[in-house]
Amino acid sequence: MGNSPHDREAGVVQSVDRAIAILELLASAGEAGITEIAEHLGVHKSTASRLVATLQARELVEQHGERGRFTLGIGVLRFTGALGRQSEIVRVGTPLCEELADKLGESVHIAVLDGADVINICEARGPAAVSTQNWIGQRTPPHTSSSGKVLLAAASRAQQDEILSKELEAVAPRTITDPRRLREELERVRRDGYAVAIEEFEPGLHGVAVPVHGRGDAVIAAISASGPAYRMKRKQMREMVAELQVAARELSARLGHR
Amino acid sequence: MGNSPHDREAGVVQSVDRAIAILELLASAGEAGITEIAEHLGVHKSTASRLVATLQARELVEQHGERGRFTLGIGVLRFTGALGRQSEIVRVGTPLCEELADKLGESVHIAVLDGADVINICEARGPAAVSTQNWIGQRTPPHTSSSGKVLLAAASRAQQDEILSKELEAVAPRTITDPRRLREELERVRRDGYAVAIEEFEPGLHGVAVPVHGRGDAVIAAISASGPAYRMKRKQMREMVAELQVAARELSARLGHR
DNA sequence: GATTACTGTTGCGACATGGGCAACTCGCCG
DNA sequence: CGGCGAGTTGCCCATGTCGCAACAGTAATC
Repeated sequence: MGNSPHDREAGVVQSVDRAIAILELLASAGEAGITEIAEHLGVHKSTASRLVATLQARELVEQHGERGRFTLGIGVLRFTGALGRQSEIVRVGTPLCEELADKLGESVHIAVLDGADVINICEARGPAAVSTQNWIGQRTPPHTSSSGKVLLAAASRAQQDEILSKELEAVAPRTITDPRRLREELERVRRDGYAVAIEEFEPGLHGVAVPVHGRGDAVIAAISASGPAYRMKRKQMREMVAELQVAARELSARLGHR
Repeated sequence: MGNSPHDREAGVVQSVDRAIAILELLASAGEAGITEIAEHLGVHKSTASRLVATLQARELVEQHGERGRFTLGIGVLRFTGALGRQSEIVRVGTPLCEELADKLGESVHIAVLDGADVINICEARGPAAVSTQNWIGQRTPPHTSSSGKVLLAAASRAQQDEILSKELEAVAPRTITDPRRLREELERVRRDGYAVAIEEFEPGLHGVAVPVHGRGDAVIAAISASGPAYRMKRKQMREMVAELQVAARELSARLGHR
């Protein structure tokens, strides 16, 4: 996704949109230089330099050395903790994800339902993680992931009907796109207390997820592990479910729900 | 601080600077409407509306209702966890700050030294907190606060010399501005293991801070409590020091240092 | 040590964009 | 039902943003 006029949404302020894209690039990549940022955005490097300088003036970006590369700056901390419940889950959940990612060797995420989408709000990549993509904040359709199935299974009937009444997009060859099959699958998730996604989001990628409970039966989040199919055999996935359930209970307790 | 041409730094991209100011306003105020944002920035409300729409398109801002007020959006989570050590301290420290703020009834902060400045990276306001200002990410001169004195006392001799060789700005009538007096004060802080600021940052405001240790003797942060002078008597401050020291040890342990 | 290549920065002027104005829609209130 | 104030949007033009060219600095190569 570039930043050419074709990609830009109508009615947005171009230079602001570009500046946010820079922040997202730095959040994903960790660090970058001006030339790299310019290429990513599809703009001249003097343009990138000025946008970065503006972010730097407000401490959202920080340069290492006199003419060095750039990382996110400490000013982004101003935006944390002002989000309400999600930031509470993030604060408590992120160390848990990291512990578990280390233990399982795979990536661990916590996700919530937001409207008709699933959003990852915590992410910890396992030591053997292949992808470097930053999924935090990104929306995915709930029928395509193990987390999504967990959250959908626990959603209200009205919310399920809303989501299942629309065409279920096939994001991978094995995505479940038949609403009847999906309802059966959600029934299975409710019964088993966990969900799996077998190459349904991406070929070669498996995932398992369990619910994180709030008060009573309410499900406030899902915690999941994912990894390549060749490592996630049935036995590994069963073990992961058990570990995820322990982590889910701990997260719930730390949030004051149990 | 407005956003008129007089306030704007040379060389920054105006519209990006304005967009960041909107994010900072929402982080501080919690929520705002377009008219309020426009007034804060000193621009027309159509301008504010378009800037907010651009932030909204990238989910950094979220509108409540069809024409309702705005808050920070979940997209700001993309920027967390990409900061390195500070974000680790934030994740672990923020719940600690909140527990302690509840317990002490005053505001609690965690700060680090960054160059010649002190930066607050965690903040929890007590139930009785008066100020609503968001201090996270803001820089203050280290000689003016209890946290600053703790961090300065633990800094290298070179760093102390650098900071004390410059004019010590009086930000309040009681700010210590004499370098010799400050050195004596830092000696006292090292000996006592805590610092106090008696209306040195702001008339009517007291603060106490203790060091958070990393490996060995290294001080990686300071944790502090602050509140109005009429509530922070000598006895209360002694009790606060004890509580802050417990919290500092816990934070240090959770960061894997002790 | 000189040369080359690449990085990031900055002055300048053109023009594409951002911004203000006016008018609009919508919800709330009397 | 009308007035008020919020947020939104079409339009046009003033200006802020951008690309170009040149620069400075650093590292690698010969």
